[in-house]
Amino acid sequence: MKKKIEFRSQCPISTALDIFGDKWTLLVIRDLLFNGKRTYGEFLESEEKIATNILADRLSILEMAGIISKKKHPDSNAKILYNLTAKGIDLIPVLIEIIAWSEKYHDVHPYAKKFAKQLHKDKEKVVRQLFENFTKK
Amino acid sequence: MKKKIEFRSQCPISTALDIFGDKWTLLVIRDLLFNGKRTYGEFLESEEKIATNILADRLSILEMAGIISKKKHPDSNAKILYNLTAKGIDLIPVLIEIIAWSEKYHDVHPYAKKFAKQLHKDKEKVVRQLFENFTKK
DNA sequence: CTGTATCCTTAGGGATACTG
DNA sequence: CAGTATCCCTAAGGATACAG
Repeated sequence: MKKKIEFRSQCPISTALDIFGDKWTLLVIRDLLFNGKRTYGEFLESEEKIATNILADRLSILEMAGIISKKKHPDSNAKILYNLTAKGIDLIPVLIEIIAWSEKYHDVHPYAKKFAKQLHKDKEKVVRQLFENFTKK
Repeated sequence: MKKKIEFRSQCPISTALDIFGDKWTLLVIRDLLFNGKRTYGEFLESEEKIATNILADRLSILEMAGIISKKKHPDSNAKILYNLTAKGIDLIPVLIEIIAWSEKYHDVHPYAKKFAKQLHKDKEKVVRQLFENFTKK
Protein backbone atom coordinates (compact mmCIF):
# COMPACT_ATOMS: atom_id res chain seq x y z
CA MET A 1 0.00 0.00 0.00
CA LYS A 2 2.37 2.64 -1.23
CA LYS A 3 1.23 6.09 -2.15
CA LYS A 4 3.13 9.26 -2.67
CA ILE A 5 2.27 12.58 -1.13
CA GLU A 6 0.77 15.15 -3.48
CA PHE A 7 1.66 18.74 -2.75
CA ARG A 8 -0.96 21.32 -3.63
CA SER A 9 1.42 24.27 -3.71
CA GLN A 10 4.82 25.39 -2.53
CA CYS A 11 3.36 27.25 0.41
CA PRO A 12 5.07 25.94 3.55
CA ILE A 13 1.78 25.71 5.46
CA SER A 14 0.09 23.87 2.65
CA THR A 15 3.08 21.54 2.28
CA ALA A 16 3.02 20.69 5.97
CA LEU A 17 -0.71 20.06 5.85
CA ASP A 18 -0.26 17.74 2.90
CA ILE A 19 1.87 15.59 5.21
CA PHE A 20 0.20 15.84 8.61
CA GLY A 21 -3.02 17.73 7.92
CA ASP A 22 -5.44 15.20 9.33
CA LYS A 23 -6.85 14.15 12.67
CA TRP A 24 -4.44 11.30 13.41
CA THR A 25 -0.89 11.85 12.21
CA LEU A 26 0.15 14.34 14.86
CA LEU A 27 -1.26 12.07 17.56
CA VAL A 28 1.23 9.38 16.57
CA ILE A 29 4.02 11.94 16.73
CA ARG A 30 2.69 13.09 20.08
CA ASP A 31 2.89 9.52 21.38
CA LEU A 32 6.47 9.23 20.22
CA LEU A 33 7.47 12.60 21.60
CA PHE A 34 5.69 12.83 24.91
CA ASN A 35 4.51 9.39 25.84
CA GLY A 36 7.56 7.31 25.05
CA LYS A 37 5.62 4.99 22.78
CA ARG A 38 7.59 3.02 20.24
CA THR A 39 5.54 0.07 19.07
CA TYR A 40 2.46 -0.51 16.95
CA GLY A 41 0.54 -1.94 19.87
CA GLU A 42 1.32 1.03 22.06
CA PHE A 43 -0.03 3.45 19.47
CA LEU A 44 -3.23 1.42 19.25
CA GLU A 45 -3.76 1.77 22.99
CA SER A 46 -4.02 5.57 23.00
CA GLU A 47 -7.28 6.95 24.26
CA GLU A 48 -8.44 8.34 20.91
CA LYS A 49 -8.55 4.74 19.61
CA ILE A 50 -7.02 4.90 16.19
CA ALA A 51 -8.09 2.05 13.89
CA THR A 52 -5.43 -0.46 12.91
CA ASN A 53 -5.67 0.24 9.20
CA ILE A 54 -5.42 3.99 9.75
CA LEU A 55 -2.41 3.53 11.99
CA ALA A 56 -0.62 1.38 9.42
CA ASP A 57 -1.41 3.96 6.75
CA ARG A 58 -0.13 6.89 8.78
CA LEU A 59 3.03 5.07 9.84
CA SER A 60 3.86 4.38 6.21
CA ILE A 61 3.24 8.02 5.27
CA LEU A 62 5.40 9.23 8.15
CA GLU A 63 8.17 6.87 7.13
CA MET A 64 7.89 7.96 3.52
CA ALA A 65 8.06 11.60 4.58
CA GLY A 66 11.23 10.86 6.54
CA ILE A 67 9.69 11.74 9.89
CA ILE A 68 9.99 8.32 11.52
CA SER A 69 12.22 5.29 11.02
CA LYS A 70 11.74 1.61 11.79
CA LYS A 71 14.05 -0.96 13.29
CA LYS A 72 13.76 -4.41 14.82
CA HIS A 73 13.27 -4.81 18.50
CA PRO A 74 16.46 -6.24 20.05
CA ASP A 75 14.51 -8.95 21.90
CA SER A 76 11.93 -10.12 19.44
CA ASN A 77 12.16 -10.41 15.70
CA ALA A 78 8.52 -9.69 15.10
CA LYS A 79 8.39 -6.58 17.22
CA ILE A 80 9.26 -3.33 15.50
CA LEU A 81 10.43 -0.12 17.07
CA TYR A 82 9.49 3.24 15.60
CA ASN A 83 11.61 6.27 16.18
CA LEU A 84 11.59 9.91 15.21
CA THR A 85 14.21 11.07 12.74
CA ALA A 86 15.84 14.50 13.00
CA LYS A 87 13.03 15.80 10.82
CA GLY A 88 10.49 14.37 13.22
CA ILE A 89 12.25 15.72 16.28
CA ASP A 90 12.16 19.13 14.66
CA LEU A 91 8.39 19.05 15.00
CA ILE A 92 8.77 19.63 18.74
CA PRO A 93 8.24 23.41 18.49
CA VAL A 94 5.10 22.89 16.41
CA LEU A 95 3.61 20.51 18.95
CA ILE A 96 4.66 22.77 21.81
CA GLU A 97 2.85 25.77 20.33
CA ILE A 98 -0.26 23.73 19.66
CA ILE A 99 -0.27 22.57 23.28
CA ALA A 100 0.19 26.12 24.56
CA TRP A 101 -2.66 27.42 22.39
CA SER A 102 -5.00 24.57 23.16
CA GLU A 103 -4.43 24.75 26.88
CA LYS A 104 -5.14 28.48 26.87
CA TYR A 105 -8.56 28.13 25.29
CA HIS A 106 -9.84 24.66 26.05
CA ASP A 107 -10.47 22.25 28.81
CA VAL A 108 -7.58 19.80 28.88
CA HIS A 109 -6.15 17.11 31.09
CA PRO A 110 -4.62 18.25 34.38
CA TYR A 111 -1.17 17.02 33.35
CA ALA A 112 -1.46 19.08 30.18
CA LYS A 113 -2.22 22.16 32.25
CA LYS A 114 0.80 21.44 34.36
CA PHE A 115 2.96 21.05 31.30
CA ALA A 116 1.64 24.32 29.88
CA LYS A 117 2.55 26.04 33.12
CA GLN A 118 6.14 24.92 32.72
CA LEU A 119 6.03 26.18 29.16
CA HIS A 120 4.80 29.52 30.32
CA LYS A 121 7.62 29.77 32.82
CA ASP A 122 10.47 28.77 30.54
CA LYS A 123 9.56 27.55 27.08
CA GLU A 124 13.15 27.53 25.85
CA LYS A 125 14.17 25.16 28.60
CA VAL A 126 11.31 22.73 28.03
CA VAL A 127 12.03 22.61 24.32
CA ARG A 128 15.74 22.16 24.89
CA GLN A 129 15.13 19.28 27.28
CA LEU A 130 12.81 17.55 24.85
CA PHE A 131 15.39 17.86 22.11
CA GLU A 132 18.08 16.47 24.39
CA ASN A 133 15.92 13.47 25.27
CA PHE A 134 15.81 12.49 21.65
CA THR A 135 19.20 13.39 20.35
CA LYS A 136 21.20 11.53 22.97
CA LYS A 137 19.59 8.24 22.07
CA MET B 1 -25.60 23.85 8.26
CA LYS B 2 -24.72 23.92 11.91
CA LYS B 3 -22.66 21.20 13.53
CA LYS B 4 -20.84 21.12 16.77
CA ILE B 5 -17.28 20.02 17.22
CA GLU B 6 -16.77 16.63 18.83
CA PHE B 7 -13.70 16.30 21.00
CA ARG B 8 -12.12 12.86 21.13
CA SER B 9 -10.21 13.46 24.34
CA GLN B 10 -8.91 16.18 26.61
CA CYS B 11 -5.45 15.97 25.14
CA PRO B 12 -4.50 19.46 23.93
CA ILE B 13 -3.09 18.15 20.65
CA SER B 14 -6.16 16.06 19.99
CA THR B 15 -8.43 19.00 20.87
CA ALA B 16 -6.61 21.30 18.47
CA LEU B 17 -6.80 18.69 15.71
CA ASP B 18 -10.53 18.33 16.28
CA ILE B 19 -10.79 22.01 15.32
CA PHE B 20 -8.20 22.52 12.59
CA GLY B 21 -6.95 19.01 11.84
CA ASP B 22 -7.66 18.96 8.14
CA LYS B 23 -6.10 20.13 4.92
CA TRP B 24 -7.97 23.43 4.59
CA THR B 25 -8.69 25.21 7.86
CA LEU B 26 -5.18 26.46 8.54
CA LEU B 27 -4.95 27.76 4.98
CA VAL B 28 -7.85 30.12 5.66
CA ILE B 29 -6.09 31.29 8.81
CA ARG B 30 -2.88 31.68 6.83
CA ASP B 31 -4.71 33.92 4.36
CA LEU B 32 -6.04 36.06 7.17
CA LEU B 33 -2.70 36.25 8.96
CA PHE B 34 -0.17 36.63 6.21
CA ASN B 35 -2.00 37.60 3.06
CA GLY B 36 -4.36 40.26 4.34
CA LYS B 37 -7.41 38.46 2.98
CA ARG B 38 -10.74 39.31 4.55
CA THR B 39 -13.54 38.30 2.18
CA TYR B 40 -15.06 35.09 0.92
CA GLY B 41 -14.02 35.82 -2.64
CA GLU B 42 -10.43 36.42 -1.64
CA PHE B 43 -10.22 33.07 0.11
CA LEU B 44 -11.57 31.36 -2.99
CA GLU B 45 -8.77 32.86 -5.09
CA SER B 46 -5.93 31.19 -3.20
CA GLU B 47 -3.76 28.91 -5.25
CA GLU B 48 -4.84 25.70 -3.54
CA LYS B 49 -8.35 26.32 -4.90
CA ILE B 50 -10.65 25.54 -2.03
CA ALA B 51 -14.19 24.61 -3.10
CA THR B 52 -16.97 27.04 -2.19
CA ASN B 53 -18.89 24.55 -0.04
CA ILE B 54 -15.77 23.58 1.87
CA LEU B 55 -14.89 27.21 2.46
CA ALA B 56 -18.36 27.99 3.80
CA ASP B 57 -18.13 24.95 6.05
CA ARG B 58 -14.71 25.84 7.45
CA LEU B 59 -15.67 29.49 8.00
CA SER B 60 -18.65 28.40 10.04
CA ILE B 61 -16.52 26.01 12.09
CA LEU B 62 -13.91 28.71 12.70
CA GLU B 63 -16.60 31.13 13.78
CA MET B 64 -18.16 28.53 16.04
CA ALA B 65 -14.75 27.82 17.59
CA GLY B 66 -14.32 31.54 18.29
CA ILE B 67 -11.30 31.87 16.00
CA ILE B 68 -12.80 34.30 13.51
CA SER B 69 -15.58 36.87 13.60
CA LYS B 70 -17.77 38.35 10.89
CA LYS B 71 -18.89 41.89 10.25
CA LYS B 72 -20.43 43.86 7.41
CA HIS B 73 -18.24 45.64 4.96
CA PRO B 74 -18.56 49.43 5.48
CA ASP B 75 -19.19 50.03 1.77
CA SER B 76 -21.45 47.21 0.71
CA ASN B 77 -24.19 45.49 2.63
CA ALA B 78 -23.72 42.17 0.94
CA LYS B 79 -19.99 42.01 1.45
CA ILE B 80 -18.77 40.46 4.66
CA LEU B 81 -15.44 40.93 6.35
CA TYR B 82 -13.83 38.11 8.31
CA ASN B 83 -11.38 38.83 11.06
CA LEU B 84 -9.31 36.88 13.52
CA THR B 85 -10.33 37.03 17.15
CA ALA B 86 -7.77 37.05 19.97
CA LYS B 87 -7.99 33.26 19.95
CA GLY B 88 -7.23 33.26 16.24
CA ILE B 89 -4.36 35.70 16.56
CA ASP B 90 -2.86 33.42 19.18
CA LEU B 91 -2.36 30.83 16.48
CA ILE B 92 0.51 32.93 15.11
CA PRO B 93 3.21 30.92 16.93
CA VAL B 94 1.75 27.65 15.66
CA LEU B 95 1.79 28.86 12.06
CA ILE B 96 5.27 30.31 12.52
CA GLU B 97 6.68 27.00 13.69
CA ILE B 98 5.02 25.12 10.87
CA ILE B 99 6.56 27.51 8.37
CA ALA B 100 10.00 27.17 9.94
CA TRP B 101 9.80 23.38 9.89
CA SER B 102 8.41 23.17 6.38
CA GLU B 103 10.97 25.53 4.94
CA LYS B 104 13.80 23.56 6.51
CA TYR B 105 12.81 20.30 4.87
CA HIS B 106 10.86 21.09 1.75
CA ASP B 107 10.96 23.08 -1.41
CA VAL B 108 8.91 26.21 -0.85
CA HIS B 109 8.23 29.53 -2.51
CA PRO B 110 11.13 32.01 -2.58
CA TYR B 111 9.20 34.47 -0.43
CA ALA B 112 8.65 31.74 2.14
CA LYS B 113 12.39 31.11 2.23
CA LYS B 114 12.97 34.79 2.75
CA PHE B 115 10.45 34.87 5.56
CA ALA B 116 12.06 31.83 7.19
CA LYS B 117 15.39 33.60 7.05
CA GLN B 118 13.96 36.49 9.03
CA LEU B 119 12.55 33.98 11.48
CA HIS B 120 15.91 32.39 11.89
CA LYS B 121 17.50 35.74 12.61
CA ASP B 122 14.98 37.01 15.13
CA LYS B 123 11.85 34.94 15.64
CA GLU B 124 10.69 36.94 18.65
CA LYS B 125 10.66 40.13 16.63
CA VAL B 126 8.75 38.64 13.70
CA VAL B 127 6.13 37.20 16.03
CA ARG B 128 5.84 40.45 17.94
CA GLN B 129 5.32 42.42 14.76
CA LEU B 130 2.66 40.03 13.51
CA PHE B 131 0.82 40.36 16.81
CA GLU B 132 1.05 44.14 16.65
CA ASN B 133 -0.37 44.16 13.15
CA PHE B 134 -3.51 42.51 14.41
CA THR B 135 -4.01 43.97 17.83
CA LYS B 136 -3.86 47.59 16.77
CA LYS B 137 -6.75 47.18 14.38
C1' DC C 1 2.72 -8.69 17.62
C1' DT C 2 2.81 -6.28 13.31
C1' DG C 3 0.69 -5.55 10.12
C1' DT C 4 -2.97 -6.68 5.67
C1' DA C 5 -7.29 -7.33 3.75
C1' DT C 6 -12.02 -6.85 3.46
C1' DC C 7 -16.40 -4.99 4.11
C1' DC C 8 -19.13 -1.27 4.79
C1' DT C 9 -20.56 3.39 6.21
C1' DT C 10 -19.78 8.09 6.55
C1' DA C 11 -17.36 12.28 5.70
C1' DG C 12 -14.77 15.09 2.57
C1' DG C 13 -14.69 17.32 -1.28
C1' DG C 14 -15.03 18.83 -6.48
C1' DA C 15 -18.30 20.89 -9.96
C1' DT C 16 -21.85 23.53 -10.85
C1' DA C 17 -26.23 25.85 -10.46
C1' DC C 18 -28.76 28.83 -7.92
C1' DT C 19 -30.63 32.29 -4.24
C1' DG C 20 -30.82 36.72 -1.38
C1' DC D 1 -20.77 38.89 -3.58
C1' DA D 2 -21.76 35.64 0.06
C1' DG D 3 -23.31 31.97 0.60
C1' DT D 4 -26.68 27.33 -0.26
C1' DA D 5 -28.04 23.34 -2.51
C1' DT D 6 -27.42 19.45 -5.23
C1' DC D 7 -25.14 15.83 -7.45
C1' DC D 8 -21.80 12.59 -7.37
C1' DC D 9 -17.57 10.48 -6.51
C1' DT D 10 -13.58 9.45 -3.72
C1' DA D 11 -11.20 9.22 0.54
C1' DA D 12 -11.39 8.44 5.39
C1' DG D 13 -12.33 5.62 8.70
C1' DG D 14 -14.53 1.96 11.91
C1' DA D 15 -15.02 -3.23 12.69
C1' DT D 16 -13.35 -7.37 12.22
C1' DA D 17 -10.87 -11.29 10.43
C1' DC D 18 -6.71 -13.06 9.26
C1' DA D 19 -1.81 -13.68 7.66
C1' DG D 20 3.44 -13.72 8.44
